[in-house]
Amino acid sequence: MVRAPCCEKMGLKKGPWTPEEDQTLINYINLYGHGNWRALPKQAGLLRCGKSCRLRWTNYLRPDIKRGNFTAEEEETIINLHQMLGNRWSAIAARLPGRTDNEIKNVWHTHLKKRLRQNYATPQLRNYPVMNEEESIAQQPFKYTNYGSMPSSALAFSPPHCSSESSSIITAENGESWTNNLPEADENFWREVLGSDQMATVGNQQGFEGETSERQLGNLTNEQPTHETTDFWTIFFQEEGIYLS
DNA sequence: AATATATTCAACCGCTGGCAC
DNA sequence: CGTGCCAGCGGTTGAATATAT
Repeated sequence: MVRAPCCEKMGLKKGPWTPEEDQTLINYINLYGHGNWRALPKQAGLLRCGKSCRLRWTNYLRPDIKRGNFTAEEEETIINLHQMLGNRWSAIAARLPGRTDNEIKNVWHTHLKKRLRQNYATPQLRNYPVMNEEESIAQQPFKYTNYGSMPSSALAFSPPHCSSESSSIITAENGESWTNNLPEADENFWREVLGSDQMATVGNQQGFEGETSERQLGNLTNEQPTHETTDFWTIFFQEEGIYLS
């Protein structure tokens, strides 16, 4: 498949946006909206590629963006959602009004990951799977970084013994199990967070088909399951109406 | 005050999936 | 069904800024 050339091949500008460019983009979108990002810069008179315009708008210029530091509640929400969803920043951002996926990603990498690593030094906090990327992946029977690829409603549960200790997560601030603070994970929640594609996969009575589903199964079956985890997933799949051949 | 080092975050890059043809 | 285009996503980069020495 041939990829359409982007900025660099078209003599378009890159790098930081000037206030004038910002204003031009804002004015154009306020007047005409952003139906076609690719066509937008040309129509608006900007020497930028559509991708750059979209990024600037969604991450910075959008009027509903909340600026400033993250609150403790927001940080806790990010931690909780990351535990469930992995690096699915857009899904996490969907639960934090006014925050962008890029911003959340930055906060995660600069503040939260570090904080969790420090918390890990405290014995009762060691259940949280972030020690460092490699360790946590290696030690997780269910790789937390792949939670986003798991069948979505599986994410509403902690496997009963996904490891001997990892089903109970404690936050640094209050010592409570973080699961107590989560929004109720009903079907609408997961449909919203994960998008209809994965919901469709889980709800698909035909079983697992296609690359995504193979990956999902791979993530689950490549592990060396304990009886407990096997039982858990057997029950889970049965309850979801998913039949493995 | 000058320099080195660490941190932050806006922006870019490349990939993927959806859709139209 | 295959191809091409597009929007969106997550990973990464690098300039600007802050902090330490």
